[in-house]
Amino acid sequence: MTTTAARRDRQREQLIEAAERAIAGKGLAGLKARELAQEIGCSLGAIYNLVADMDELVLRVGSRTLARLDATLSAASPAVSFREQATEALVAVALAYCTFARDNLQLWRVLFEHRMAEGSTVPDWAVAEQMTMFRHILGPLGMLVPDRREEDRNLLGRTLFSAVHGVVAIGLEEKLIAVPRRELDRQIEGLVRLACRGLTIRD
Amino acid sequence: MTTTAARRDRQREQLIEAAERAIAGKGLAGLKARELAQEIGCSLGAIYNLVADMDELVLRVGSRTLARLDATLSAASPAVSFREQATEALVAVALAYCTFARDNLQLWRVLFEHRMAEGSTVPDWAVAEQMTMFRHILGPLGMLVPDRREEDRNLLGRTLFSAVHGVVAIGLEEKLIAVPRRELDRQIEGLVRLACRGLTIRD
DNA sequence: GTATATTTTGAACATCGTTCAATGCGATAT
DNA sequence: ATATCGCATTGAACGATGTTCAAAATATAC
Repeated sequence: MTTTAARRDRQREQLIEAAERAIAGKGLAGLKARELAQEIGCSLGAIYNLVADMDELVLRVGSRTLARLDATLSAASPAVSFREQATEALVAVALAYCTFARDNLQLWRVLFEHRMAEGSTVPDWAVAEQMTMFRHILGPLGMLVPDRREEDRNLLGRTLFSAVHGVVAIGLEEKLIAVPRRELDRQIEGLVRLACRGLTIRD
Repeated sequence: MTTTAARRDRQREQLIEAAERAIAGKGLAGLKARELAQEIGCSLGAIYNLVADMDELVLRVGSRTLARLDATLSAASPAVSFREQATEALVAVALAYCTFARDNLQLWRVLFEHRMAEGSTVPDWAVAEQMTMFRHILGPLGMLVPDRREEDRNLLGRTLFSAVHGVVAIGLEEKLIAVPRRELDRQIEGLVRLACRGLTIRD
């Protein structure tokens, strides 16, 4: 027999997946409690037995998105054993980030655009998860500038990630004129190579 | 005598200013039609004589924000007559952008996070206005790399702006752990100098 | 098998943006 | 000055929305 707790867990999973499909298809504004209830076959109120509120649901969808992003970047990042390979690895990660954002535009946007309802704050586990994004840069960066202090490298990795993120975010923004895919890829690669070159030149 | 059209224009201005205050104070989610009506002393329905819908109101607030941003960046950008000054000018503009974002956090966010209601698209005048942001970079950039083709410089300017924007956006994001002001300024300056150095080195 | 605890339900509530028939008002003609 | 007409203004009503909670249904314990 399936205990109620187990079924609730199963239904919560269904709920999150339904929410993910809704966001991917119609954006964050297309996420409606009543539609989700109908899709997973439960009453409207039952949603609040699975999840505290819509904010938590969005955060859980974001958690899944982050996990997929993490896997994508890991797969794209080759092993680095020479200093010369570090630049190539960073380029590969940056391009993979851009591709992921393109292919998961609505879900990726939610990671940054979603705001908690007034009075609520982002829970610690969600903050911690977001930090994992910087991780993929620190490996190659350690090979590229091994002499720098670790704290400096952490900040540098965050900055490098943020810079690429900005180029992707504005490049995919239709409020500005969107940049064609080819051009965007070239700009990203150029930016990363520029930064890597600047970092390895003796000062 | 004040004709009705003139009064409507005056009231529309009041409406936009009230909306600006509301967003600056409580964020985009704190923008309520009923509160605005009360604040400017008109009925709820009258708002729709001044503005087509809330989206237009947000766009008009964004227009004002962009104008102030534009003025801020212009004031921060020194005249450039030597190649060496180009880097300093770009650093100054980038730091001014960061300061503006900090001081106008909610209004600045709306420029990028706002999405039109389903079925509507951003009007052309709003798209054109957003493009003005790249302008401040092209001047110094022309001095820094005068031999490049203009189209390349345009793309490069957009990329450089986007990179700095990304560092500011993620640096001010509380969903990640916000970077202290000092550190953020240093990272931005470092990034711009890195890029400028990479651009001026012979290849 | 009955009693108790727990879960599920969906109607009701509070807020939104938006609409529109009714009202008010200013301009114009007589 | 008065009547008439056109347009602006009004705010109650509408349709969505997320959220709540007393009641009903169901599971669990004895």
